[in-house]
Amino acid sequence: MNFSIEEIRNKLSEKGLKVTPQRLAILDAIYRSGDHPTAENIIEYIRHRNPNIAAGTVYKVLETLIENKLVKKVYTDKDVMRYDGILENHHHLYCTDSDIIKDYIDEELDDLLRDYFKNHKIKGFNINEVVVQLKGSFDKP
Amino acid sequence: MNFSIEEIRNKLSEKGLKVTPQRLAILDAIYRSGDHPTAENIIEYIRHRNPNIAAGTVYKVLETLIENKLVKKVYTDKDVMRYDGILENHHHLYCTDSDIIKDYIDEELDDLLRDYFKNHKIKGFNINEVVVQLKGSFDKP
DNA sequence: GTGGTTGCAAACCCTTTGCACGGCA
DNA sequence: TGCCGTGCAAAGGGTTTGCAACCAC
Repeated sequence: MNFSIEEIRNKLSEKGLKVTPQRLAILDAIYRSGDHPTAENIIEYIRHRNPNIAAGTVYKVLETLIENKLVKKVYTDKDVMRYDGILENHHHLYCTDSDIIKDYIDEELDDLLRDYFKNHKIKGFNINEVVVQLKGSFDKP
Repeated sequence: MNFSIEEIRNKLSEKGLKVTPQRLAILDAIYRSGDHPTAENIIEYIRHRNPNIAAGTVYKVLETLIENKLVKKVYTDKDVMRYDGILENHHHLYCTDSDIIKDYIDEELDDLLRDYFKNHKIKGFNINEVVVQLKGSFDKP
């Protein structure tokens, strides 16, 4: 997932958000990160080019991006938040041996689940989104 | 889910854990809670009968219970941890309007997913557990 | 008896907040 | 220019830790 700075700029202004160097840098960092970065990962990554960014700013920007649906939080069982720049429906592989969380995109699975829940309504609950967490381990190298 | 104190006592000693009033009370609180309690919920519940329990103790006991697979952490996008006493494979309904997380047990879905992933191996990843997060909203009363 | 548990309080760390300054539109 | 966004530092709150006292086995 690699967007040019120009594309990122457009994403921000489409949402009516002011385009600032901090927001560009944070979105860029999330997009470039193969994994699902924590706030700390993002801060560290950005500081190489932008040493003066404040941690508070990063959290505020992330909140703004989430509110504007440019970024999602990833559900984990750890106590630090992780962020994800992929917006289309996708799933996650959680490695129980490490802290790696990989994206898993599988449209066939999405179709299967859509069909399944079309025929198996849950009484009193309206489904918006179905996310599968696959927990296991990556092969050792 | 209602276990007698005697059953809870057995669960602990089967794992080689010392049976203490605190551990009994905490497991009992989790089992009795219909929802998925936070540490704070548990502390509050227990204090009615056991006013002297320390917060630190509750966290330590929870960690021990998780290590011994008597309790699970629930993945959320919030910054407080929640705990779950159901051990068999099950899924969760996340309400986007409230903080309610309900259990969703569906063996037919489990079978469907088991078949699906039997035929769709993920290269380099060994699946141990498949958990579905259903995000949406409960009907208003 | 004795090693694992608990209570307590302080430390920790991630995250949030308040406010004055700064910079995008 | 006006107002949103940022930097800074302090506060906040859930969780962890260290250690002495305790108690289940």
